[in-house]
Parts: sequence; structure tokens; C-alpha cells
Amino acid sequence: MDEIEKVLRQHRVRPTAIRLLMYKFLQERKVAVTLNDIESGFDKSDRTTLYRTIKTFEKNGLVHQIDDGTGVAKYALDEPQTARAGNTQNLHLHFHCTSCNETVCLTDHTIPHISLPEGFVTQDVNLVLKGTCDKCSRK
Amino acid sequence: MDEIEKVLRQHRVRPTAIRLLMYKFLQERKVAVTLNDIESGFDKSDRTTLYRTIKTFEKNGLVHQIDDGTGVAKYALDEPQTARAGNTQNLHLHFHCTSCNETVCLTDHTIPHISLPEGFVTQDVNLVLKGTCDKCSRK
DNA sequence: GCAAATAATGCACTTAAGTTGCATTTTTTT
DNA sequence: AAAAAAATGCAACTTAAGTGCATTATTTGC
Ligand SMILES: [Mn+2]
Ligand SMILES: [Mn+2]
Ligand SMILES: [Zn+2]
Ligand SMILES: [Zn+2]
Repeated sequence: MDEIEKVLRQHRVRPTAIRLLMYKFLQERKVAVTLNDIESGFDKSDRTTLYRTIKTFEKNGLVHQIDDGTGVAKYALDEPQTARAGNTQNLHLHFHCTSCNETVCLTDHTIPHISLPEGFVTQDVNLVLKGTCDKCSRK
Repeated sequence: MDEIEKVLRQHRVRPTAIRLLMYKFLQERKVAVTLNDIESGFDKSDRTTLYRTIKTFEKNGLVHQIDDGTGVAKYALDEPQTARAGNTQNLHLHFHCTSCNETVCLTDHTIPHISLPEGFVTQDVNLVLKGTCDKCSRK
């Protein structure tokens, strides 16, 4: 049995043809992708299916959505170990390059703790750095 | 001459009727507002005008746009002192309450410095904490 | 293995925010 | 006051996201 198939099953996602293809597609890309990026990567299949597929992935903890401020949602695979470990890796920061428009997960860089005024309870954090990425700043 | 009128002129924004009204509207609200919020606050005037007005404010340093992850842009007045001082206040974090859907500027809470891998150059930071605000957590 | 039940897919259509073009009105400049 | 520049209002367009429903594929119970 395929390795990807196993991962999907572990997350209770039935491994259909499109789902396997999309997972592979996400693995190949090192950066976060939009639904349009995914659509461009598949000659076949319909937008809606791809949309629902990525949402299924998200709901079942296979990918996370990234809001980098560009206005369009991006998605990236969760770290494989995340599910097993205490998902510390899950909360990481993202870097959005305003030059090439790519957004990457910086899973090594955890988000510093931030103290808030009395009464505020934090459940989630979104931290996005914007600027020029390594590739673009070298040019 | 009106005090608001002075502020607008200082930022090279001609003080028209709608602009004065919108600035006052933003002052009264303590939270960040969407374009729809603004629209609801004005019986008169057109969406487009309000849109272009807030964008004029933004371009001229009167307001800043906040992307809190809800998918719709919000806006809040810049701190008055920001323009004169070295705009340290400008870079602050935001708190988005998932219960009442309000987003507030936490101008006292500056964003901690974050070191990045070689080659990455940061120009801007977006830090949004999500959770329950003081009002909602007391209920 | 087969029928019924359940889930996934594809197409059409809808929604909502953001944005632009252009004619009209208002304000500023000369 | 006339000319120029800027602001406003209306209509239309763009794009991403999301829903309804019929069709197709897969899974489950027998
Ligand atoms: Mn990520
Ligand atoms: Mn703010
Ligand atoms: Zn780049
Ligand atoms: Zn609240």
C-alpha cells in the first residue's frame, strides 16, 4: 500500500484518486499554495472538488490554512510529526515575500509568548512576517 | 477651525464633509471597523466614496488596515503621536475576539523581535492574537 | 457478489468584498 | 468668473469563496 494512502487513512480521509494526487502535489511544493495554484496543477478535476478536498484535508489535520495578508487563502501540509507529538510545531510563524509573493512556513521558529491585559484569553496566534525572502534578496 | 480638520490637513487630506464625518466616526469607535460598518454608519453617501475615503486615509497615514483573519479588511485610526514620533507605536499587535468578532489595537504591546534565517529581510509584521476578549470572557 | 446506503465528484449558480470607469458635482487655482 | 483639479455617485466588473443538486463511485450489510 502506498505511503500517502496510509497517512490519509490515519487521518480518516478516504484515499481517492484526486486526494492522493493533491497530497502528492502539496508535498512537492515547498511553499504554501492557493486554490488557484492547485487548480493549475491539475488538468483534470473541477475547482469545487479541489476546494472541498483541501477543506477536508484541513478539517482532518492534514493541512493548515495560512492567511498571509494577500487576501487569498494559502495552504500547506502539516508537519508529519505534528499529529503524534503535542503539536508544538503546529504553531509556527510564516514569512510572506512581497517580491515573489511566496509564503513559507518557518516551522523552526516558534511564536514567542505574549502577555495580554486582564481578561483576554488567547486561543490562537497568527504571525506573518513580510519582506524579501532569501531567493529574492540575493538577486 | 475644527480640530479634525487640522489633523486631516496635516496629512494632506482635504477636509471634505464626508471625510470629516468618517474621521469622527472612527474616533467614536474604539474597535477596528470594516467598510460595511462604516457604510452602516452613514445613511447618506455611497459605498465607493467611503471606500476611496478610507483608502485615502490609509495612504496618507491616518488609518491602518488590519487583517485579522476573518477575510474582511478592518481599519483603525493611527495613534496621533505616531506621525511625529518615530512611529514605533505603528507596529503593534491586534486581538481578534472570536466571540463578539471585534478586533482591537493593542498599541501598548509591541511586537517582539524575531530572528530569521540568512537572507530573509523583514519589512513588516502582522501579529494577530485570537481568542476571547475581556468583555466576552466575563460573561 | 449484489443491492442499498453512503460518500465523492462535477457542473451551475450564488454571494460578498473589493475595485474600476466614467459622468457629474464640488472645490481649488488662476 | 473661467479653467483646472479633485471628489463624489452610480453602474459595472473581478475574484475568491461557498452552496445545491444531480451523477458517479465507493463502502457496507446481507
Ligand atoms: Mn505553516
Ligand atoms: Mn491597530
Ligand atoms: Zn521572494
Ligand atoms: Zn469579544
